Amino acid sequence: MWFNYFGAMITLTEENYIKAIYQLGKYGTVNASTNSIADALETKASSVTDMIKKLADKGYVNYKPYQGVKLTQKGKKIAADVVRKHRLWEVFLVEKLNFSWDEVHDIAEQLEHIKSEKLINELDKLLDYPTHDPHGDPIPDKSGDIKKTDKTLLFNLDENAKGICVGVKDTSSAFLKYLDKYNIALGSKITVLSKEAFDDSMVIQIGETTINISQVVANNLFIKEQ
Amino acid sequence: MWFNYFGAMITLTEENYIKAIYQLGKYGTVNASTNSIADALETKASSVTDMIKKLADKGYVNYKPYQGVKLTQKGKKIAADVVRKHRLWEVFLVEKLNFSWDEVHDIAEQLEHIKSEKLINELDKLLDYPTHDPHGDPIPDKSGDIKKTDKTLLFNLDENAKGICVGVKDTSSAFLKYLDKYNIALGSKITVLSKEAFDDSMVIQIGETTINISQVVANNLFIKEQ
DNA sequence: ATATAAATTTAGATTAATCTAAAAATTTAT
DNA sequence: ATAAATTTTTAGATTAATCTAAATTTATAT
Ligand SMILES: [Mn+2]
Ligand SMILES: [Mn+2]
Ligand SMILES: [Mn+2]
Ligand SMILES: [Mn+2]
Repeated sequence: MWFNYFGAMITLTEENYIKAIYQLGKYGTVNASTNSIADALETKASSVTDMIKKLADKGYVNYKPYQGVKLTQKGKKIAADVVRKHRLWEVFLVEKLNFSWDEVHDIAEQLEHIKSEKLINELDKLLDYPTHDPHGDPIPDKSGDIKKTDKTLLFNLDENAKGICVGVKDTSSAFLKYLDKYNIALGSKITVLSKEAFDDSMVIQIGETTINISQVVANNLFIKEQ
Repeated sequence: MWFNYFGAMITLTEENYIKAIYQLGKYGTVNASTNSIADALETKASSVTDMIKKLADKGYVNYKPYQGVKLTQKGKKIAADVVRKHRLWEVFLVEKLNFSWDEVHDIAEQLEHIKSEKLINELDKLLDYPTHDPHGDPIPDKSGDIKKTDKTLLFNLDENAKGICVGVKDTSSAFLKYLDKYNIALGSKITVLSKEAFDDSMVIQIGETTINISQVVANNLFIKEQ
C-alpha cells in the first residue's frame, strides 16, 4: 500500500492516467477527451471512462459525462511529481549509467512510480539539480512548477535563421537514432540554408556539414532562435 | 508487459513469492511450507496455495499438495536476480544517496522489480562491483551465484573471543537504530568480555567502550571470528 | 489406534483493471 | 432540420490477486 503527497492511496495505473491527462493538457486549455486518453495509454475508451470516474471520485479530475476531463490542483501536483521523477531518472540513466538518450524512456516509465520523497530529492542533489531531461524537456521542481523557455519548432524558422537545438518533440528511439546519425544533439548550432516550398523540406547546416531534412524532422526539433 | 530472463512474463507478485520461497529455503533443504510463505508475505495460506499452483504451472517451483514447495533451477535464477537487484539498490542508496542502513529496505522492495538488465549491470559498475549490501548480506553475481563467507552469530562466541561484525540477521529499522546508538557497525571489532548464563546476556567491548547486550542482540549480529 | 489439533486446500466472493459489444449522446454533413 | 458519423458511456465478462469460511489432509497426543 502506497500513499501520495495528500496521504491518499494511489495506484501505478492511476498515476499513468493522471500523467497522460497532464500531458494532453499541456497545450491549450481544452479538456482531455476520452479517446485521446485511450490513445495515449493504448487502452480502450470504455476503460478510460471507468478510470475517469474513479479519478473524479478521488478528486484528481473534474468530469462531466461527454465533456472530457481536466486535472484539479491535486491532480496537477500528482502529475508533476510523476513527470519530475520520470525526467530526473532519465538524467540519472544518461549521466551516471552511460545510457544514450534513446534508451532511457521505457526504464523511466517504470522508475517514475517508485515512492520515496527522500529518494527523489537525493537523486536531484546527486545530479546537481538539473533543469532539463536528456530530450530537452523541463523538470518540474519540488512544488510542481516548470519554468518554460521560449523555443520553437525548426519548421517555423525562416531561411538564414540561426538557432540552437534545445529539445525534441518526438522522443521515439527511431527519431533519436536518426539525430545521432547526423550528429544532431542538444546544443547543436543550426542554420537554415534554404526551405523547399514543394515538400516543406529544408537544407540546414550543423557545424561543418550540410544536410537535407524532411518536414517530419523539422517538425520534431525544438530550436532556441538566436 | 514485462518478460524475464527466460522470455516469460512475470508479475511483481510472482517475483515476491519466488523471492520469499528462496529466502525460506536458505538454510536446510526442507520445502517451504504454505504457512511460512504466508507469514513471510503477510498474506493468507489460501492465497499462497493459489499462487503456488500458478508458479508450478510456470515451472518456477515443484509442488505436490500438502508437501510445500521448492524452487526449480528456473525459479532460483529468478529469485537470485531479484535479490541481486534488491541488494545493489540498497548499496546505491547508502553509497550515492546518503541513506542510512535502516532506511533502505522498503525502497529496495520497490526498486528490485525494475526490469532492465543494462540498468542493473551499469549500477553494479557504478558501485564498483560490491560483494555485500549495507547489512552484510552477499550480493549474487550475474549468474546468480553467491560466495558465502564463514560467519557465526555473536551469541555463539566464547568468553574472550574476538571478531569483526560482518552482518545483521534482523534488518529491522528498530534493531539497526539500536546498533547505531551503541556505535556497532559493519567492521566493528568486538571482544566478548563475559557471558551471563542466567539470561544469556553478554558484556562486550566495542573499540573503547564496554556494553551489556541481551541475548536478542547477540543472536542477530553476525561475526567473523579472529 | 483414535481423537484432537494443526496445516493445507477448496469453494465462493471481492476488488482493480481490462475487454467486447451494444446503447446513448454529441457532432458533422447534407 | 434531419440523417449520418463519431464519440462516449453502459452492460456484461474476464483475469490477477486477494479474502473468509468450510472441507480435507496430515501431524500429534493420549
Ligand atoms: Mn508509467
Ligand atoms: Mn524525456
Ligand atoms: Mn518486492
Ligand atoms: Mn539488505
